[in-house]
Order: sequence, then structure tokens, then C-alpha cells
Amino acid sequence: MKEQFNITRRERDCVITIYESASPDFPVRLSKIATIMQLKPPTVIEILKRLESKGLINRERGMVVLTNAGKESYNFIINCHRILETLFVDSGIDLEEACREVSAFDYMVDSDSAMKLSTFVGTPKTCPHGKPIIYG
Amino acid sequence: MKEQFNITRRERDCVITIYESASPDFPVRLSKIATIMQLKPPTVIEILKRLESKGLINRERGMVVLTNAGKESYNFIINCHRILETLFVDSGIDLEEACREVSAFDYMVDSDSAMKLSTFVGTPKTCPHGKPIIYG
DNA sequence: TAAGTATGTTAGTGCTATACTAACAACATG
DNA sequence: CATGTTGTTAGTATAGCACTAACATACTTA
Repeated sequence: MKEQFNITRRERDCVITIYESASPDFPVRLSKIATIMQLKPPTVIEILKRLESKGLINRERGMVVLTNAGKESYNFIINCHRILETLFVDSGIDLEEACREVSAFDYMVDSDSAMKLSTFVGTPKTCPHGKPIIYG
Repeated sequence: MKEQFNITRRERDCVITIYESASPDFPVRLSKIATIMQLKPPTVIEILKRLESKGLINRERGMVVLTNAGKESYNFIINCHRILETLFVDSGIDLEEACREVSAFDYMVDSDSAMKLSTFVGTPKTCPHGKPIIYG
């Protein structure tokens, strides 16, 4: 599954912010995203426009929801993040340092590769923070 | 050793190109870098100016040499590249795919973290291509 | 209802990184 | 000296990121 989602670091952070601050059925507000990302609303709007053009979100008057593709991209990224985090922590790297470093490139790793790496580290069911890793 | 060298992807590629196409004591020509990187000379000059301002190269009339800091940065990057490549290939990822993916983020990984990852994969002496991994 | 507050959006600016073409300068070689 | 190679500048363009100022919209409350 090559080149699954071609996004930037900021777009990655934004997808994660949207997913993790939305209730299951309610959209997230622009202002909330801006607060969490510590950015001004116009900056966030720029990022949202790009995510929209890539088909990862829908938005309407400041309300933002992930599309199915957006949710899929979130799942790929977060799974990859947790697998890499496990790998880093198992290697003896500090958890917070691992999380910080891995965030810089988790969104670049191919999902097939992430699955193979997870097998290598023993198919963990959770990341070092205790959050689940899902194998579909 | 946090934040060792703050460079971009293109700058990373350029440092590697310079190191690997220079004879030990002879500088590399701009035109050679441009050919290898498949870029036009003015584009390469822009990259070289940034590398120069970061103290990684010296240049004079199209001749380019890495500074000590530049060589150090090359060594960090290439070691990290080979360690990650080993990890990916040991996980069952195709060698060329591993090389390609790892190139996208090898220059972002902290060198201390890279050392810990290498211990985790058994302190390999070479990468899957057979090139040496140096432990200083 | 009018005034005020909160929220979202546009417009405009600025900077870095990337990459190009066109034009010009410098140098070497025949 | 003419030609050609090589390097450099100048100028253009795009994407990404981030901001302020101004405007629009909507909700709230006096």
C-alpha cells in the first residue's frame, strides 16, 4: 500500500487533533483545533483547506469532521506511531522522547512496512502508553 | 545529542551526494552534484548556500568540500540510515523499499536513539547492502 | 430589539524550501 | 581571439506555514 496519504507534518498533527478531540458523532470546532495546536485560526484554516482538498475532512462553518479516508489515515498514522513507539521504548529510549521523535515520521512509513515492523517487535497489543494497536 | 543538525530532506540528500562523490581530498564540482541529484545548477546553489550557512560545507568557484561538521553530519545520517535499514530488512521489508523509506527520515532520528536501536537489532557491523556501520 | 461577544473567514504579508529559465561572468582550450 | 564549459545572479513560481487586520455571521444578553 504505497504512498497511502501524501500529507505534511502539520497536516498529520491536524488529523490527529481532529480525531482525538471529536466526540463520535459531533464535529470539532475550528477554535478548538487552533487552541490545541497552538495556532491562530487563519493558520488552521489553511491546513484544513489542504486536508479538504485531499479528501480527508469535510467542513462547514467552522465545524470539521474526518471523512472515511480521513479516519483511515488517522488509523494508519496512529498505529504506525504506536508500533514505532514500542520499538523505540523496547530499545531503551525514554518514552516521551520516543513519542516526540516518532511523531516526526510516523506518517511517512508505509502501512505494510509498519505491519512488518510490528511483527518484528512481537505484535504488541498496546503501545508503551497503553493505547491499543489494531491489526486489521 | 539532541537536535544535532537541523537540515531538510534535500539538504540531507546533498550532504550524502557530496560525501559519496568526493575523493578523500578533492572537492566535488557543482555540476556533478547537480547531475547526481537530477537538479539544475541554480537549484543546487540554493541548497549549498543553506548548507554553507549551517557550517556543513565550504565552497569556492563551484568546488565544494564538507567541513568537519559536515562530515560528522554525514556519518550520523548514514549510520542511522544503515541501522534503520537493518531493522526494516530484518522485519521482512524489501531491501530497496527499506532504503527508500528510511531515507525519508534517517536524518531526523537522534544519534543516541539510533545507537539504542542498533543495540536492539544486535549491533550489526554492516547494513543489508554490506556497507559498514561505525560505532564511535 | 440593539449592543456586545464569540467565532469564522478573507485578504494581505512574510518567510523558508524547493525548482526552474534566462542571462551573464569567468575561465580554459584550441 | 572565438568557442565552449562551468558557475553564478536575477527573476519567477509554487507549496507550506504562520501571522495580523478587517470583515461577516451568529449567538446572547441587557
